[in-house]
Amino acid sequence: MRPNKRDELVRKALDVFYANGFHATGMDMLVAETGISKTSMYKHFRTKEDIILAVLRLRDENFRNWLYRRVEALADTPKGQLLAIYDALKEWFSLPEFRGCMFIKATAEFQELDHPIHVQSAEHKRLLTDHFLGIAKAAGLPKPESITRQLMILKEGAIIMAVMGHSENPAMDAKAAAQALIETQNHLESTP
Amino acid sequence: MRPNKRDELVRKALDVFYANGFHATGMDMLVAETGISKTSMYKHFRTKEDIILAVLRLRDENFRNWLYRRVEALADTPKGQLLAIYDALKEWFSLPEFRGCMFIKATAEFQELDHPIHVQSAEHKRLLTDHFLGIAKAAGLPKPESITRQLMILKEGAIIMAVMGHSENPAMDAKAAAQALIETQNHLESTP
DNA sequence: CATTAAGTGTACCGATCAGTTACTTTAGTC
DNA sequence: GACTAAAGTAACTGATCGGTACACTTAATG
Repeated sequence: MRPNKRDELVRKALDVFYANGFHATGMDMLVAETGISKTSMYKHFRTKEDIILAVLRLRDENFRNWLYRRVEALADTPKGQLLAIYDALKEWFSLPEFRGCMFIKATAEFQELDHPIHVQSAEHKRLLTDHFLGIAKAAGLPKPESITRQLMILKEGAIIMAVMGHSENPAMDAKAAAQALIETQNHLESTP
Repeated sequence: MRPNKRDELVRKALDVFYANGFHATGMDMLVAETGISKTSMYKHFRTKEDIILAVLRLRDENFRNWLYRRVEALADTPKGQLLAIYDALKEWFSLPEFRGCMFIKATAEFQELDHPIHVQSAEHKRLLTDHFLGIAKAAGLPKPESITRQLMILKEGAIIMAVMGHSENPAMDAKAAAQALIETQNHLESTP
């Protein structure tokens, strides 16, 4: 019994911070939007920053799990999975609640390189890169590190263009680019 | 005589907002950092938001002028200029004061799609896209719109990875990708 | 020298910020 | 039903928020 209020807070605070931004969301708004009392929040967390860090941990877990599983479901060869990243992105972009990447926004609001929020956001990108590097190696691509860095650049760029751009379908633009890059690389050396 | 305090404020406020963020920069900090009195600020601008909009207008002008001229200086063929975008980016990333794209950060802090700050930031990206679309057409590329969207995605992605990523040189990763994309496109149809 | 416009300094406004305090209510366990 | 731990209520702190009021200074112009 007694469902954990801490987890409930983190789950609900995620939506509020995602939709409103970090500085723009005050503790009183958090109380109003989550229905959890301020006393309770400060019994579980020392500061607002600690809440944000917990929110980002949850977001990292949620987002990576979702993306990894979606990519697995959409394709069954390593090469196909690398391209499926962008199909998954397209699905994400079309959600009505889509508001861009929470970690990009976190680094935008907490800019100091050694700030815990900045560090943790950068870690999210590192974990993503590591995961897809493994798939790129499994695909037998000649320069897996290089192509993975390019695929990540395409991913981040597509997110930005989805938020700011006027282009219809940045995910598919990125996918076309990814396909060309993978095939170019494959063409340079012999394919197994 | 009487050098315009308004312009001086916008010029100095740009650095403060760029380094500190928008919400995190209060009017009192702006007074302290610019040396311009609050009375004077509010004689030239109605609200803080108006100051931010003026700052973004200046940034748009400065950045696009700088990038366009740098690209022209680095290459003299249209195709070379498209690749020179990323050489210019590399120079930007290596500046000690580099803190990412001010417009990406502005949209991160002001998320509502119809917010003036959001609108103006998106406009910056549109102007950039239009400019490079012209160069892509001059290069005689078969699908200039498509390749330009991809080049913009690479540009934005490289900026994000420069801020958050652990990669050594995202600008050159993006350049290599751009080169492959341009050559692939050229290869698909006959080159003039 | 008087006028005028631009800019300064400083104290202040009500609202909100993150965070705290003291007290009450709720709910599960013995 | 008594005990206990968790959660809620609501008022409050000092600091800071964006923005204003008012008296004062500066400097270019007639």
